[in-house]
Amino acid sequence: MPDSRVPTPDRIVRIAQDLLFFAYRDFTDAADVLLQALGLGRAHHRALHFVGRNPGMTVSALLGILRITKQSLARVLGDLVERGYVAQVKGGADRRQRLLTLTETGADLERRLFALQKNCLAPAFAQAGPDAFAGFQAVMRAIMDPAARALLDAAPPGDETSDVR
Amino acid sequence: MPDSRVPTPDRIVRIAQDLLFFAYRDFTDAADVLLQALGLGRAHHRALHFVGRNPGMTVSALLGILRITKQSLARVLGDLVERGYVAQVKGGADRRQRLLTLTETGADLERRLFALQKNCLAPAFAQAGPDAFAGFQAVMRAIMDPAARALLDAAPPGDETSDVR
DNA sequence: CTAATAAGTCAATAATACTGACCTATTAGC
DNA sequence: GCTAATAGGTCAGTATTATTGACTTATTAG
Repeated sequence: MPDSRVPTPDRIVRIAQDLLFFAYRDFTDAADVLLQALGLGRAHHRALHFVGRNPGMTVSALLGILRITKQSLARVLGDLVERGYVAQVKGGADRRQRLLTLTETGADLERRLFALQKNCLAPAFAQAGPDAFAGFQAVMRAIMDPAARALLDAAPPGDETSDVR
Repeated sequence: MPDSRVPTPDRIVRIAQDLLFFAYRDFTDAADVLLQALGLGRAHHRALHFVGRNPGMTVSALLGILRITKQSLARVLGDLVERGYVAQVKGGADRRQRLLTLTETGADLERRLFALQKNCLAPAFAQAGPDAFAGFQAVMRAIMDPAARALLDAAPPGDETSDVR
């Protein structure tokens, strides 16, 4: 149980550094078994996740989220398209765009990866309780870049991989 | 402002995936300017951070925290020792061990990196409030591996870089 | 018609990580 | 004391993820 006295600001930041490292480490680890079995990496998972979350998104939008270069994404996205996980269709309004969506296979894989991370996250939220989750959400949102925050608010609230089917 | 209705478990996990990605991305980004100016990477920062947090720790302990191989750490730690940021001294009880500590220069660099991440984190905690921080801490602790949680509880609570001087 | 944009591509390189094998020094068990 | 285990270091080779910079094509916008 954490110390209930209010720590100094520096202490709080130190604690947060540790928390962010360990929680992120174990959160990402959760999906690694399946990824490795398929010969995919975390970069593939990230792309798959965000395409699933934002169906029909542009390549530029994905680049902006992942904050990697076009070259880095090219390999990852190429793999995913080649293996039939992601489909690209020409934009209707702007035909220069290649709108990204998950195929059936891709959505299926994403669901399986999701299930692994859910195993890691859901028990944590159940244990911590709804108030703690609200605090978690408030802090995480405040840490991130305002643009990312806006992006989350704008994103469609549907849960594509669990509602569909 | 987030939706106040209680979402489904899957929705919560989806939200958490996004929050973890963006918050971790922007948290780590904060120190990159200085790291890049010094020709160091995030791996160096992680090592520096944990040695600073656990002075006198063994190489094995650091390997266990970072969850990388001896080879991967060798390069990073070699760089840090070579540049005079980290010192290794033979263990008193067990002379096979090389106990790791930050040098003056290393502690100084760590303080500067800390300041950058503090710029990112402290305003977030101030804005979200102490209750939100408690929730954040509870959730992050519940996400991580029990061993990591135990490690945080065992760690000395002192803030070496801000109390010293 | 021209400039900007969306996306893809080529070539070269860097950072971080991995495997597997092997070596030395030291400690611990018998 | 002998042997096995441990802490740490090292060598060689490779994989993943990322970078920069230049260039091409198709399409849109002014």
